[in-house]
Amino acid sequence: MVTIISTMETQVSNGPSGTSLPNGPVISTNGSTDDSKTNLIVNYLPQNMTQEEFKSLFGSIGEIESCKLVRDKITGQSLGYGFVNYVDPNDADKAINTLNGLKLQTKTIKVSYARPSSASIRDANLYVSGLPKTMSQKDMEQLFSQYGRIITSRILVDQVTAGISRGVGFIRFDKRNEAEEAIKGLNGQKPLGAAEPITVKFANNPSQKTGQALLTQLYQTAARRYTGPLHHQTQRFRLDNLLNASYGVKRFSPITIDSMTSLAGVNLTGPTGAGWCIFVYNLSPEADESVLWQLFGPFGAVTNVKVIRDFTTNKCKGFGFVTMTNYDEAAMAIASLNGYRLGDRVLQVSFKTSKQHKA
DNA sequence: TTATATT
Repeated sequence: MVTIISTMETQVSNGPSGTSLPNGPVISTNGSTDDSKTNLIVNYLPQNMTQEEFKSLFGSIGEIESCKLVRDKITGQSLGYGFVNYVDPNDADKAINTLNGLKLQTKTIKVSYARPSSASIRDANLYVSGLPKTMSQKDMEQLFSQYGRIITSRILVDQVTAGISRGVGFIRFDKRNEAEEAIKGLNGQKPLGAAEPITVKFANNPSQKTGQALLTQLYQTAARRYTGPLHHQTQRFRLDNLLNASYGVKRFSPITIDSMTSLAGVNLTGPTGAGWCIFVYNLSPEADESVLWQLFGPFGAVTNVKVIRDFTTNKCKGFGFVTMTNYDEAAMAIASLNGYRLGDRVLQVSFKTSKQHKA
């Protein structure tokens, strides 16, 4: 049995349309707002990220005019993408520069300008199978690019065999008619040198799921909810892998979840409405909110982060706070990140206590 | 042998 653990993908950045204009909202002659330089689409969001977390993350960059995490109309499940419209085009640019590529849990988010919404860009996603195993993503893009502008392409790979192609992929075109032309031109055709013809068809659309698939999804969601926590040993193993994969920093002075749990009972502020507040000490003067999202995001639902800055210099005063929804995830984050070496600093991470609250 | 990008 083949397990799909990863894919390889090339991402085309959407540029804001039109020529560069002065900052601030641009009002066109017909009275509508031109949001091409302020409106962003965010893809590959973790499944469990909420609207609040989404807003908090992107609000750390600058003032948001509006934002929306897109959900399935029927199940209410996140579709893994959302939109953020900033007030200032400079903040949109800053969000792309600082948050694109951010690792949150198992995902690497993509932040890019949203194309103007229109019916012509919907259902432009193709499923391709029967690709030669030797065909790279670049090869596949080259083959399809004659039919239009490619927004994303992806070849599914099998990680247990170190990223060998499964011969299956996706191509998203800018326009649906480009996708239609690609089907006409390439379905059933042999790519040059290939032994077998490829199949090219429209990809399944998540909003067009069958009743059966919806039931399966609901069942799986419910089943996950009732699954107890993994054995500690397993959790640590997984977390270390996650961290080693995510960051180029070495673990320092690991402590166990059990020692944290005993510590946790005594001195806690406790869950205050939003969740569990975590105190992070020994951040560098240059630290910003994104580093806290990067550190804590992989452990679970983070609702808010805050870097405490000096009022006059605007430099970090060496500490910050992170709010996490679930106790278990917060405890795991603390257990793994306390003593963590970030650059040349060793972090001190703990639940926020009433004593620290006064200080 | 289909993962998720247009509110």
